[in-house]
Order: sequence, then structure tokens, then C-alpha cells
Amino acid sequence: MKIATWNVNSIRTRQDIVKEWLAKNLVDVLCLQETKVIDADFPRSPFEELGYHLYISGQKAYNGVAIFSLNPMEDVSTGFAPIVGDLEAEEFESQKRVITGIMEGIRIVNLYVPNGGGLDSDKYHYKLGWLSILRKYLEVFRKKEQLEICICGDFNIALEDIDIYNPKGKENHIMSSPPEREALNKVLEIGFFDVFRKFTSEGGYYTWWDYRGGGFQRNRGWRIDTHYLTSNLYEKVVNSTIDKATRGLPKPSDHAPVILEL
DNA sequence: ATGGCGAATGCAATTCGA
Repeated sequence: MKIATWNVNSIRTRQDIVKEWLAKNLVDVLCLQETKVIDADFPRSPFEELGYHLYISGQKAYNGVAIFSLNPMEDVSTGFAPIVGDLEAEEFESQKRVITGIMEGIRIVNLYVPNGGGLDSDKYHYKLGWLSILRKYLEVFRKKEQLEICICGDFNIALEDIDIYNPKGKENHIMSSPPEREALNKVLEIGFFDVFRKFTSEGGYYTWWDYRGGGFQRNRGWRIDTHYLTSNLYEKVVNSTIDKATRGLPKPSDHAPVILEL
């Protein structure tokens, strides 16, 4: 089984690229972020024609997540509220960044972590608060279900310096500041492991390259899109790769898809 | 340090992303 994650930076703009990629790769599950479209306007048919079931949670202009699955998913929900309660989730429900469902006994959680703006901005604190609720959300699943969990998506955090092309001075940079790393590490302490690092320990592998300044051509990138797995699932994974070639296509997303194989 | 590029909105210029 293959589970992929891809921040597409607008599903309407990237519709053809995603369809062609899926037709070639036919992954069992594709988790998308930054779909940037309300559910009523989501381009469903190209993907349904390939045999996928679509589970979507979008909004106007920003954010938006979706899961495409070859087999139907069970117990699909969107946002934090159905899991942690309305009161805890209240502040975070207007931005569509979370969708989950069960696929072949695996709880799959697709996330678009807030960008965070500048250090110490309102958006930065929103990001840290969001990660705190995410921890509670995942703890509920761990307690009430006996399922292995795959969380994947755009985390907007590079956990280690080797995940950044030039880590020098990046402790004061969004996506690599110590409080962000600490907040994500607290989530992972529940029992999640970075599956890409099971296979690749060296640096130089990235999933996002800035559109500006020839970031991709110079391989000035960041590894911020990942799968984190509970231990039994982690042990079963046989491969984890980044499809860097998609970033070199005409009119690409600034992120490349990441694929794991069970 | 700054700005650069791209998308959405909505029709020019601004907001947002990372």
C-alpha cells in the first residue's frame, strides 16, 4: 500500500498535474493540502474518473485539505471539534486544516499546519496553539482506538538542521525556530516516528523550494512535508521517497509529493 | 536585511504563503 502527501497550492490550478501524477502512480491514498477552494467548487470528476473516493474540507482562497482513497474510508471527520470538543477547538475551526479517516485499519490524519507568519506574531502564536490542540486530538485517538496512526501533511516545520539547505541563523526563522520544533516534538512524543529518516539519514533532501530566487534550481529547499507513524506501522514501511521531479514541471506547486510504501 | 514568485480575489492592488 502507498500513502502520499502533497501540498498542491491550489487544486484548481494544479488539477492536470495532480491527475497525471495519480494516473502514473495510483497510490492507495493521497493527502492534499492547500486546495484553496470551497467544497462545492472542488474539481471532483478528474479524480473520481481514476477510481478515487474523495473526502474534502475546503474554504475560500486559503487552506483546505482533502483525502483521495482508492477504497472507501471509514469514520471520516474534519477539524478538531468532533474529537476534542467544540470548546477546545473553537479558535481553530474556521481554518480548514484537518481531515481524517480509517483506511484498511489505519487511522490516517491529513494536516496542514499553519505557516506561522513572522516570529512572535499573532500567526506564530496561533501555530503554537494549533500544535497544542493537535497533541490533544491525537491523544484521543490513541486512547479510544487500538489503531496504528499515520499523520502526514505539510507541517511547516523543519525538525532538524539537516532538513534545511542552509541552517545557519535559522533559529530566528519561521519553520525552524526552537519553540516550533519543541511544539512538534511534543506531538511526536505521543509515539510518532519520522518515516523518511528510517531510510535516509543524510541531508540535502527537501520537499519545498521557494518560487523566488531560483530556489529549486539551486536546491535551496526545506523538508517540511512528512509522514509520522506509530511504531508498529513504522516497522512495516519498506520505502519513503520524495518525487522531486514534479517540482520541475511547468507551473508546479512549490511542494513535491512524498510517498511511503507499506 | 530586503525582495523576489505564485495564487486568490476581483479587476488593481493587496493578502497570504514559507
